[in-house]
Amino acid sequence: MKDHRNLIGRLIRRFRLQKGISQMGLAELIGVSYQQVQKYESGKSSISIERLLDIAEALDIPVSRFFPSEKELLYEEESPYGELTEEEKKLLELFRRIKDRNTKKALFRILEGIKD
Amino acid sequence: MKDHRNLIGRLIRRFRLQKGISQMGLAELIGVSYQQVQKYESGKSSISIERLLDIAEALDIPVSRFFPSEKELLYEEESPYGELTEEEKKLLELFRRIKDRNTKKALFRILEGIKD
DNA sequence: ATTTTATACAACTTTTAGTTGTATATGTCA
DNA sequence: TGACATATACAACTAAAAGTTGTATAAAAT
Repeated sequence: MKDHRNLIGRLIRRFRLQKGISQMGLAELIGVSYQQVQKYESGKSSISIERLLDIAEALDIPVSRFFPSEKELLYEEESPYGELTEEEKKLLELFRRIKDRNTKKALFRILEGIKD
Repeated sequence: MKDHRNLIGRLIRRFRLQKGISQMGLAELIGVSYQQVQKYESGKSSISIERLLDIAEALDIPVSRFFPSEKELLYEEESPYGELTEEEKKLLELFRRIKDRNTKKALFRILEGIKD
């Protein structure tokens, strides 16, 4: 019973973060306070069908992703980064070729320096 | 906004009737008053995720059927009897072979006479 | 340093889910 | 026939929870 709340909440949070949207951002998109979004994510407040549809639309994902089947559930739960785009896969592939620790560190220093 | 409520409500009613369950029956299965089930069906009360999962379980259908895609929606909306079992298809097939009106009427009188 | 951004949580208010009570229609069975 | 059961509908009330506002903290940005 409460499990569902927590699962849905965790998924909302995950999908939101994947899209790079803040609680405030999502809150504005669906028309509630960001504190209310916190309650959705933490499972302290239950979510109506309408709200879930609002959220799915705001995050641009099909509602069905909030109701993963057994098999899909495992995937949703265990792959915190979700599906990777081709670009991201390439990034990982290239990054994993780097053997030298210092080279990796240097890369991160560069990445951390980027502001846009 | 309210449209969703009404759609979900109509689907609950349809699925319930397809299973031959009364409002009271469903109410008991999900642990609310039958009057509350009425509100769900009429769209006067919104439904939480948990409740919808309860209902889906009680009616023994996957939740996904409450969120039909565009194409499926048309089907759900326009086929009030839902999918037919093989037995029911056969029944229809045999019934449609009957040409004589009086024979049909006689059949219905028989059916109406059955009490179990 | 201080201002902005993101998140967290407690306390309060308002909305509404859910209940109870009553009414109507249909079918059952003495 | 009429009493009895079943199925649905709707209004009025209560209890519960959705949703708000206010305050606190940490980490980035300027």
